[in-house]
Amino acid sequence: MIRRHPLAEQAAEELLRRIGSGEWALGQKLPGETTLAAQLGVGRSTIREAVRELAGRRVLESRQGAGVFVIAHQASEDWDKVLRRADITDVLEGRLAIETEAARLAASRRTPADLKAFRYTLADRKRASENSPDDWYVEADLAFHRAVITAAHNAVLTELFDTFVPRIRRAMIDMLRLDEQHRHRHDQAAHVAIADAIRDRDPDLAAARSREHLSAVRSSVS
Amino acid sequence: MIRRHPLAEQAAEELLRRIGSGEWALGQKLPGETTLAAQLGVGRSTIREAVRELAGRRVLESRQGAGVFVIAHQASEDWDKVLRRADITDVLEGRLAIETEAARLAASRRTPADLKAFRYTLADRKRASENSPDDWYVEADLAFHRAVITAAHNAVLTELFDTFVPRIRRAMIDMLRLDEQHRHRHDQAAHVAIADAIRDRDPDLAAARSREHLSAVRSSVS
DNA sequence: AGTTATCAGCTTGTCTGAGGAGTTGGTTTC
DNA sequence: GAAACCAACTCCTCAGACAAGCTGATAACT
Repeated sequence: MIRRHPLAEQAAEELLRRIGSGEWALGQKLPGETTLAAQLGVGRSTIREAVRELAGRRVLESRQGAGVFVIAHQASEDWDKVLRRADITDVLEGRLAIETEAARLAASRRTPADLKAFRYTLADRKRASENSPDDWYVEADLAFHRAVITAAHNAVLTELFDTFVPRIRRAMIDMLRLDEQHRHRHDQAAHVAIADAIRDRDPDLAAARSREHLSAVRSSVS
Repeated sequence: MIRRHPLAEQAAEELLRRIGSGEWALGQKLPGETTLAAQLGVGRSTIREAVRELAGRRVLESRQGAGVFVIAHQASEDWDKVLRRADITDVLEGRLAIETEAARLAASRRTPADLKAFRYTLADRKRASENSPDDWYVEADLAFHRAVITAAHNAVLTELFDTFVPRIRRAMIDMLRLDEQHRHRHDQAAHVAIADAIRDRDPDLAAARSREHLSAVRSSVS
């Protein structure tokens, strides 16, 4: 038997499988730690770590003295997994939807503090575009885009963007590796243009420029 | 001192706080178990359980022999919870972003099967708008909107819409209760117009009509 | 009888000590 | 200079002990 995962993770997977199969109903108590340990043939502390992992994923909940209870039948959302599996073009289209609308809203709602964030992140991005490593540049680029989202003052859009970021980051770094000329680093003007439109309170222009920029990004990877 | 949380959970919160504060950069290694245990004044197994919990939340990753590493700066939020807590206007703006872009994509990608789905769901919606209970009408309305999303042929957008649906459904039913005249039920024409624009392969018009319709919905609840 | 107190026996929570297994970086050797 | 080696470090797993908390049954009381 090959053990590519630690025992605790394997135990967590096994428990998740059993929970998903309906072996224990919602809200029901699992067997005690010692019982489970004997069933799976591992130590008690290993079971405890498995339970703790599933507790972190909001599937189980343990109450001292009472037991361990099922609070969800499957790991909720798993957006990380969805995004990992999804085509990068699908992800970028999702990003485009979010960010274009955010740019539009930002143009109506931006505060002086938001504009300050634009100035800072744009300056960072300019510096990073010149001679920094790829990952620095990517971080600086994402920081500006996040500033745009923040200026929309919409918690849902912000959270959506943050969910997308890890996947986008990886895709961007991969893309840079294949692009020795660093062509994309020269689109500083496009970013400034988006910031300007938001500053000038022009929703349609901000949305259009955002759409244009992100469409270009999408085209470059497909 | 009252300890309503187990030590392991408190330790996990403390670690999450420090990670969020940037004490350890992304990808960086945390101090060893024994060091952390001494720092927080708890036992080693407690630290291990805290780390395991954050591993379940995809914030940390431990590699045997190497150490524990930061893989995300913040816990990926439970989307159900985020949406429950969020203002309904924020949610509707998110929906607007997703659905407007989906309408645009659908106009280029719709298949004959998609158009068929439009016809069926629109007919259902018309019937339900006349004399059905509120929840039937809401389901019929959402079914049409989901058909639009489906026609965009983008897995991420579809998944996003499905994540939003429960929250939207509840908000719509609440809204209907307060609206005895059923004014909203008369906007069948707006829905037909969206479907027509997609059928006629007019992305901008489809997006504009979708935006207009959803803006009206947003305005009616705020 | 009905209510309250108490308690035994479960449960999870925490700590410690001991090895096992894997990684890493420096040293030695060729 | 490159490959083999190794020691020190890391996490992984187990076992045992005791603390802390819950639950249901029994006993005591009103």
